[in-house]
Amino acid sequence: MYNFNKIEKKWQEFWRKNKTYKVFEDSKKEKFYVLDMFPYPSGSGLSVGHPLGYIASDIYARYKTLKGFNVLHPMGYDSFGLPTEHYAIQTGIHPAIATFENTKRYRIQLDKIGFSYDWDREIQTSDPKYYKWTQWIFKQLFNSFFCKKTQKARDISELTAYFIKQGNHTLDAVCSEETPIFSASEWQKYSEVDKQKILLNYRLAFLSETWVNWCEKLGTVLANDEVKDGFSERGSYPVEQKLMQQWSLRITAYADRLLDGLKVLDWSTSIKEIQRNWIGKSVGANILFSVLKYNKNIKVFTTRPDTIFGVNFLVLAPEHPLCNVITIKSQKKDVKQYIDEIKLKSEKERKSEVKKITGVFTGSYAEHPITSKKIPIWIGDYVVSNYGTGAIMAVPCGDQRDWNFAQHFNIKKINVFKDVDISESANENDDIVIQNSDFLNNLSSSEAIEKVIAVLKEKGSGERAVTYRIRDAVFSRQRYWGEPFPVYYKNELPYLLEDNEVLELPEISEYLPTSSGEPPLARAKREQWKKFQGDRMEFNVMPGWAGSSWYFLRYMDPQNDVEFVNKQKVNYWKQVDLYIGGAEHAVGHLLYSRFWTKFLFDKGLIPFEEPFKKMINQGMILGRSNFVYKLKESNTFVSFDKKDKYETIRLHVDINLVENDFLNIEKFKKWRPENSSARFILNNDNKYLCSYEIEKMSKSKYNIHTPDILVEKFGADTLRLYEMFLGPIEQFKPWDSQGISGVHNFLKKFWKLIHNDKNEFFISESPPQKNELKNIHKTIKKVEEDIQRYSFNTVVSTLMICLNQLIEKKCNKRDIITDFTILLSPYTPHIAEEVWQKLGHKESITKSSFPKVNTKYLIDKNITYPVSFNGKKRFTIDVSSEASKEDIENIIMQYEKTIQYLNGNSPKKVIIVPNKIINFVV
RNA sequence: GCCCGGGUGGUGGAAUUGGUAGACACGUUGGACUUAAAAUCCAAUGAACAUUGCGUUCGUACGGGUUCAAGUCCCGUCCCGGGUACCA
Repeated sequence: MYNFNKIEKKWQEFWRKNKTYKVFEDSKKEKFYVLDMFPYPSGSGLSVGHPLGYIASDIYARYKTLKGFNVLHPMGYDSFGLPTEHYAIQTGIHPAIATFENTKRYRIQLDKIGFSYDWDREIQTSDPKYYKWTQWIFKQLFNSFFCKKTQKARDISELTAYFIKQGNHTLDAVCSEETPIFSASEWQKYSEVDKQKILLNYRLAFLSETWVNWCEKLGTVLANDEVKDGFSERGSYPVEQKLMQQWSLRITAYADRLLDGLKVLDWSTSIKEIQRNWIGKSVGANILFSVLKYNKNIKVFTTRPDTIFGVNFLVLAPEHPLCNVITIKSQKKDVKQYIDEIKLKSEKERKSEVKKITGVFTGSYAEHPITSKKIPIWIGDYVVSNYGTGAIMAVPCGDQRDWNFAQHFNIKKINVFKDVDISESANENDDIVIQNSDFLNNLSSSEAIEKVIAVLKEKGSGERAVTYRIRDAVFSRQRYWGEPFPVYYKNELPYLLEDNEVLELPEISEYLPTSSGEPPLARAKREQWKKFQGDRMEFNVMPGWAGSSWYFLRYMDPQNDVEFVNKQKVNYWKQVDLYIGGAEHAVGHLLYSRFWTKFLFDKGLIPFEEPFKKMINQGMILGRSNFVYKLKESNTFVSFDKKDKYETIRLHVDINLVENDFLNIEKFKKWRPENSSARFILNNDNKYLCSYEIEKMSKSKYNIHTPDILVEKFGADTLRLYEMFLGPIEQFKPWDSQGISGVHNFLKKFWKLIHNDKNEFFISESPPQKNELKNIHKTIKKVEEDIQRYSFNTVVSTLMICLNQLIEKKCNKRDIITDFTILLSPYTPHIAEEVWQKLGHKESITKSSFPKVNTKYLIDKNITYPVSFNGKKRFTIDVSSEASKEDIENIIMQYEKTIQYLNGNSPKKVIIVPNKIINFVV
């Protein structure tokens, strides 16, 4: 009997005792880094969905090890975060304790599945030994600015040196908008406080008063990627805009590099597309329109400066500061009413009314920078304040929204496109020729853009401009369970703690915000901070993504107490070669860690600027919920196939009470007290049939499958094999326990093939036959190709086919079984180790090597396709010299129809010549 | 609206470059073994028609097209999933 429980226990102990999966830097071996997105250790443990990616990465890691690579394959926990803090608020249990308990449980669950992690490299982001270095990286960000010329982060000391010499007139660095311009002598005269304030405007980690996404219910601010449609991603609570002093990271400085870097990444097109959209780069021009009679300028951003002669009006966003300034007296009332109306509308309402056209005329006019014509200035809510300049030049002929606005308010539309009809709609195509445009006439769009920008620049009323959608990342959270900032305040200005030791989270009595609305850390008394300095400490903590933005580096050198990572080690391991995880982090973690990696690269701390070379996003495993039908106002349940005759209520039923969609009535009665008296209307087979539906797994739907139960029932190897067999790794798919017996049988069959009736290992020592070798080598090739293209599901089928053939031919020859066992081992490490030992090996199977394909046995794969059909009625097919008679017959069959068509008859003759070219003479 | 995926039996899915569609597995049905059940093994299983065996026709969301040959390529339509949005 295949006793998986015994086998798995034995080998898990063996691996632990022998530290089988421990890895060291080894310059003689080529490295390979396989990484999983580390989990957040929640209180509910792992479900079958979590290990899907871990199993795939483990298979790949084991495969690479067998191929002779030195494989880094670590695991850890992203252990700072909200749920643990909420749990602490509710129970008073310190988050560190809850985290400890949860990670312990995760570890037990993970160990049962038999992963090849080097657990000596485990990290936890909430461990002071770890977040010491998260704080250290924050300090590096604080001490850096972004030089536009070199497109690189540089040390802030270079900046002060520059200010002393020449002020900031000529400086080309990224800074906050409100930064004043000053000369060297002015800089010298500034007070220390003023100097610090100015420097803060340049730092990559900076403090500023900004509009942030405030979530009242969560009591904290959220980053843009944590907000969806005006609601928090976690918990779906309403989010509002609030002006607050917050730490931000200047990710916008890296926008271009983050965009460019995508080109070299082997990621899915969809994730790259999401990042591209998120960064949202638009190239165009900023153009100044002067407002007549008001001595003010309106700056607009446009991607189509070539349509400047088609401008019929300007539109300001209702929030635009000039709205009130330039409105003429007679329009003041209307404008005020309109702006007030817009203010009242929530973000959501404004979005849902997208198609409704609203606006109001200011009564003022601007001067066209080229034609000097009078252009009316409107206010409209289809222009948003937080993109571009918050004002647009409206070109009805070239933009549908402008067209609609013009149509609605009966504004004239100039057509600047040759041979285009704009009476029904605008033309948004840029593959056109310009007309009615003075010096731009007869130019193409791209030519006109160049020309008009040159003209505008000369006049001083416009220049080339690039706009991004991405905003700087808010880095403060008003929480407790996160990294404290290594920052204190003096005169309300932030300063870094000087030494490089960790600033630990102080103990506090309660994890709630204070009554005055300050973050929980404000509760910490002076003496509870181990390194209190200045007037007060920073009360905010860092967001969840701080620790996860660089964790892949720490695995290389997890114990290092003097550096965040040793240089030689990072030079050896370099980038993550294969990263597996969910696609939900597309604009969060995956963008931030790219940003941090680029920054650390700029500082010369690591030798690469993209963290994850290849990424695979595993699809979610959905649950298969079962339902029972309860009669209305009665405790009677009716079988699904009979329910149409009754009025029923559909209820979720725990999937553990159901087998093959049939309800176990005994278990059901015990499930809940009120069920004990339940009565049933059964179907014709005297069974109770449940209906089912595919949904997300959740506690409330009673459809969670835990790996633990399955491991107990079928073994870890079956679970691993089955999760892979389920379908392509990237696809969303429902979990269906019914199919698990198929892969379980496969393992049982394998066991039976090499054991006799008395469960003794029995294997034939006679050399394998040629067709047996053909079978195994075809399998080796296919398995290897499939693993290399991450097609983990087809590997399982291939192995099943191979085994079926081995059983059919009663082939259990030593060489064949050895190769087969190695092929199987990444998927089923436990049973493979067991068989490996029985084959007489002392070392772990991971120390062996992946079998080499002998192409001698692979004939039919070498067949190539037609090379010629010449006029002499001879149809030639090139066939490998190793093709068998059988193969050639197959080819002939394949082409017979073709030849029949060409000739009207079957081929007269088939000639097979010695070099195996088949000639059909027709 | 725009961008990116996808649509194949009762189910999950295979078909990697255009070359025998439905591999592999689940489920179902029938059979063997058994007092019986479980387990195991064998057979059938896209649909329709024909069944004495051979077989015939249709079939990869729908409608066209290219090709000797289309699930695969091209055009149009519908549906599903994901992203994104008055982004100027």
